[in-house]
Amino acid sequence: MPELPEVEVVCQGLQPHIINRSIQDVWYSNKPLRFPFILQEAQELLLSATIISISRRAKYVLLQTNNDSFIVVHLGMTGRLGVFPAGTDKAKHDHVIFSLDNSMEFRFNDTRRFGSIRVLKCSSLPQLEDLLFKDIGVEPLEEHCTPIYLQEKAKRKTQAIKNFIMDNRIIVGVGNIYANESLFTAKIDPNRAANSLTKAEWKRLHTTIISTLRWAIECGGSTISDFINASGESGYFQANFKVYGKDGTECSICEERIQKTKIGGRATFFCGKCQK
DNA sequence: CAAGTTACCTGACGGC
DNA sequence: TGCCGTCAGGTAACTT
Repeated sequence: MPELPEVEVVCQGLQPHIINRSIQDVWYSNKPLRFPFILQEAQELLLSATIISISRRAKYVLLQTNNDSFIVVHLGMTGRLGVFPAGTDKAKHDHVIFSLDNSMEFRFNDTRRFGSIRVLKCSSLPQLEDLLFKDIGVEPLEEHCTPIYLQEKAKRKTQAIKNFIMDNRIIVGVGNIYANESLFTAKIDPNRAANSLTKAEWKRLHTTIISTLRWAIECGGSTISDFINASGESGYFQANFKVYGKDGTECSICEERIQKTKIGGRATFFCGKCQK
């Protein structure tokens, strides 16, 4: 599920439940995740530490503690974070559980284990940025992300525009769904070479990426209020998909049928008439 | 350097 | 009922 909007919503939903809570215990399933999780290290850094902030960078959830540590979570394809009363039966793919000081447990669950949890000694967000995120691109919802920036980065790129906007060294947070949706709304053919877009097209695409992500955050945010026992139900933005998973149905703008193809091995949906 | 492919995992689904 | 192939919203590490 998780692209930028989902991660943002997860952060917002978790916030009231874990801020100012201290960690009393850490449990690990011992199943390998994308990166090794060293239980002993996590315990050394986190036992009795208090979580003081939660934020998002790209598709990472960042939890800062009052003793210069960070818990950095990536949800991969199937990762979930949730808060449960202590003693709640473990779910099938629970991998890391933090016991909090209010008889609640903060849990990471991940069926496919493409996600990760890392615990690092690090005293500030800028330092963490240096450590982990030096080579990743701009946040689409922040100032640095402009049509000019994107066009400049695309100058020598002949790859499909869809792959380009999903490349997190360029711009973060845009996964397969929102790449499809943004390109549809911008009326740009996902197969176009990245360096073939005009200035006007970059402006359109930039705008639709932002509006699509914002809209999705609002949809998610409005439906997920309770993270207790809910472990990150996905929001209702799916109801607003215009092309993703809609192959064979009528385009919402013209009467053409939405087509499905593959770009970079990923399912790609588009209207052959609207998107040029 | 850019671009394309593979690998990591589990589970759902459709065809037979 | 089960077996098999295909597919899934991510991304890092390969190869070409």
